Amino acid sequence: MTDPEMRDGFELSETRHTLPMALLRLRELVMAEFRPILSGHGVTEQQWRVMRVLFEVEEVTASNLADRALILAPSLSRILKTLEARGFIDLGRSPGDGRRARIRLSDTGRAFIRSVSPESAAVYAKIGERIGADRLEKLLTLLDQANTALDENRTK
Amino acid sequence: MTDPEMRDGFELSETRHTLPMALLRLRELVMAEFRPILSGHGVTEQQWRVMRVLFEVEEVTASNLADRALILAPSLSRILKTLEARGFIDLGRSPGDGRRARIRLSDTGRAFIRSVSPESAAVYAKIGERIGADRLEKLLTLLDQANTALDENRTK
DNA sequence: CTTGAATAATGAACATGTTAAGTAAATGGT
DNA sequence: ACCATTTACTTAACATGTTCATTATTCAAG
Repeated sequence: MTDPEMRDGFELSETRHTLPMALLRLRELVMAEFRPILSGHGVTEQQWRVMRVLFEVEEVTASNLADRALILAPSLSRILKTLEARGFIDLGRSPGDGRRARIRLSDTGRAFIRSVSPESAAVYAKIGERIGADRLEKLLTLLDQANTALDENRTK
Repeated sequence: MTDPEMRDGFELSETRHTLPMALLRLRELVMAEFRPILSGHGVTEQQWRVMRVLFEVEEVTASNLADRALILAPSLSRILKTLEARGFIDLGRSPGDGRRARIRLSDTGRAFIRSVSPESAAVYAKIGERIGADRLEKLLTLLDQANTALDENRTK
């Protein structure tokens, strides 16, 4: 720093040691391992996330899918269009409520997920080895606890 | 799931319980607390990150700044242009090497960081309370260890 | 000293993040 | 039944993420 700053209890932590940066850095390192696989199969990280959720839940609305895949509604709208154009998903309307979208993975999409899964799972296992199974488990537990802690008071 | 899947050791974990999703979810929850402050002052999350790094290091090249702020070079180019247009930074060229950019925070930019810091630090403290000081410290340690573990073999 | 390879930064093109506005369908009170 | 409100989704506009190509320097032989 240029000048010595006043210590008044409101200084910023060093950028590299903050929680947002640590989370972002680790996520980038993890995704750097997955991205080549996904791009090699012609899908983006977000498109893969959407299809993986659909692989698990069979049928959802757009807002539900957005929540599960951690994608904002406007982004999801665009992604669904491209996935439909590629034949990976089927889009319709909820019979009971004309506002809600009815989104399902097509057979083609399901087959696609199955064909990429082995590579993806192998990379995930390799990452687990590098971090250490023990540490990874502890890390996931702490992340889950922190998620819950911040999610509880989310509406305040 | 619709049909029972074959168990061959290469199944995917449930999406919500994977490391990338847990990291992304927590980061979104954390940034949801910071974003209102930053947008209230007319800067994006990334612009804030860039200026915070510059606040700490005084002068850097573009690639060094990109590393520290976890922003890709093309994005940084655009961000630097807008920050310069607002008078927050000064751009020049390295005297010794005409390829390298010389980037510094202007007095205006420095004053801006100082003016927003208290709010930012207060939010960070509140987040720390919600998560718990103990858990937060453990979490940061584990994140750092995982970062190191994955960064070591990065070139493989 | 010249030229080919490497480096630092930028430009281009497309996908996504982010906020605000818009549209269509459902809901609730009257 | 009517109408304002809410809900679910979509568009729009701009910033950033991501990959690839391009430009300007510098470096490294030869």
